[in-house]
Amino acid sequence: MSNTEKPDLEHEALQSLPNGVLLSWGKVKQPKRGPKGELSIPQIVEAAVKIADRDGLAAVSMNRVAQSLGFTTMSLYRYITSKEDLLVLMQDAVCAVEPPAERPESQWREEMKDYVWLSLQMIRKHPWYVDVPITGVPVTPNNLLFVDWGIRTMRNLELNDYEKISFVLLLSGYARHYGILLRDMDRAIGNGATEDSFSGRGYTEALKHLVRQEDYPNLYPMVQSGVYTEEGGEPNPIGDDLEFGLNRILDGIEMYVESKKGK
Amino acid sequence: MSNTEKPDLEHEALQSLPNGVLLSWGKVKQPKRGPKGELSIPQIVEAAVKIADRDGLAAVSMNRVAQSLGFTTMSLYRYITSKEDLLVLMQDAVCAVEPPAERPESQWREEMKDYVWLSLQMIRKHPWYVDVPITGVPVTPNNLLFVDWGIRTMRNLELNDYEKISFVLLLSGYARHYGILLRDMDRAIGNGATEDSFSGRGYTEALKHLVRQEDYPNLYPMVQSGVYTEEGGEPNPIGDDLEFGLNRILDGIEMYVESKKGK
DNA sequence: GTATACTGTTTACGAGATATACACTTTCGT
DNA sequence: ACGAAAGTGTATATCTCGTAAACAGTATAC
Repeated sequence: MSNTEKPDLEHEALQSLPNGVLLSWGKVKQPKRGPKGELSIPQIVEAAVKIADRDGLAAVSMNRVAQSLGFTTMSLYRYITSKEDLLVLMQDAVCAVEPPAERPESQWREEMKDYVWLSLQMIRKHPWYVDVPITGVPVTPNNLLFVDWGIRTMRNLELNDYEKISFVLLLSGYARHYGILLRDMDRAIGNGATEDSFSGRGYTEALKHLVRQEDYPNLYPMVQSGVYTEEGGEPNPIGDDLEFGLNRILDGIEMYVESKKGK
Repeated sequence: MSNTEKPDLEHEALQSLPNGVLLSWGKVKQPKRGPKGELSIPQIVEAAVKIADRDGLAAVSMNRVAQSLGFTTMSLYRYITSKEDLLVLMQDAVCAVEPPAERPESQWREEMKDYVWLSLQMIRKHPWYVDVPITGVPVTPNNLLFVDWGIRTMRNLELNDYEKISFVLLLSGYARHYGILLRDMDRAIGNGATEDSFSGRGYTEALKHLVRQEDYPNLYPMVQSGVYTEEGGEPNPIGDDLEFGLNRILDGIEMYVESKKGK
């Protein structure tokens, strides 16, 4: 009898997804015959994440991952079809973050801040996260949990679906953007401590020579005063910028919500 | 006579910059002896940009760039010290955008929109731009022109330098973020036209199977209605999101500016 | 007019992703 | 129970890339 013809609409629809995404959903048939695998996808992903956390995304080679597990490079290909898959899985793995409890209705701003903060915290733990090229809208399970949580912050606001998605995009994009900045800062501190900090605080001195008033009339004073390169050494300049910009965005959202309420 | 001992403070400060940055400023001594080079940095960069525009950043290999110019791979290393340099130069090259004329004092919002739009336009012309990893604060000449222009939009606002930099960061980060989204969209369209568009509009169908109400209570309705994957096919959904989010940010900035005026 | 500082080229190496072929192992259908 | 099928980890090999090193030729400075 031909049991090949079961409709299996789900299976068909799933074919449209890239392999790595399918793996992340665990929607891959388990092999029945043959020896049981000694490795497993979670193991591989965990090893890869550990390497990336320690030595950056560039250090994640199939060879290195395999060696850290005590296997050969090619053994990994029994579990994933390409390195791209691995990156997708790594990304989804570190998105497994427990969203905090809901807050009372009036505190949606605080919830949104939680959202951005927790996103940032995740990126700081896994700085390579922002190095993985974005290939599209989130579609892996833990990634979507993040999205779900973002939408949750607006559960009590009178906004339509499009508006909510726009705002989630706005907030997560903001978090990502600052994640990149924070990563760069951390990286610079890591390097700076080891290397020459004597040659002027980063490029400050050099820029003072290069940025001429006639070419950069608006930027010039900031470079000269050291504001541009943050010579001042405030307690936490980037963190302050972050908070500041976020408050502006939240103000903007609040204004919009209020204006809709009127109608 | 030893003319090696000229102070040359400028030269010393410049040493702190990465080589690619130095090249972008043209601050590299011209060779006097030996044959004149048949190539030139602008030529190389132009060729590399052309390749990246057509086939993406991954297609930019030293080999391919050299071949497209009719030279051998290694000849490029007579002009730049590494591929990293090339990326820096490419990035700076495409930032050579003429800022539009200033607008009257009251129209700072419009100027900020111009800023974001022009940034986006540049990214659309050179989608690989956002694939180049950010290594730090902008320090190359054309990149700094962008910053200068960003600060210019606030020339008539009562803000201090830190606030202005924060806002430039906010706006350019927003542009970059949407640049990534637009690139992804364009890419998807490019692929979709060639490949299977029959398998359901992207992942919509697949997601409807995977996103269960119990796991994603907030996201679920949006996936089912197709809002999440933008099935509706509005005239320009991403462009609308962009405009919408930008207006929220500008609202937030305006609120802040107004609140400061009061004092 | 020769030493010097260049030029573009050739060759070589090492890393990295992955295709292929192999020998071994488990399970299913009979 | 037994052979075929499916699956496992491994060894080897290929291809692409960035770039170091050595080389032969050429233009300029003294």
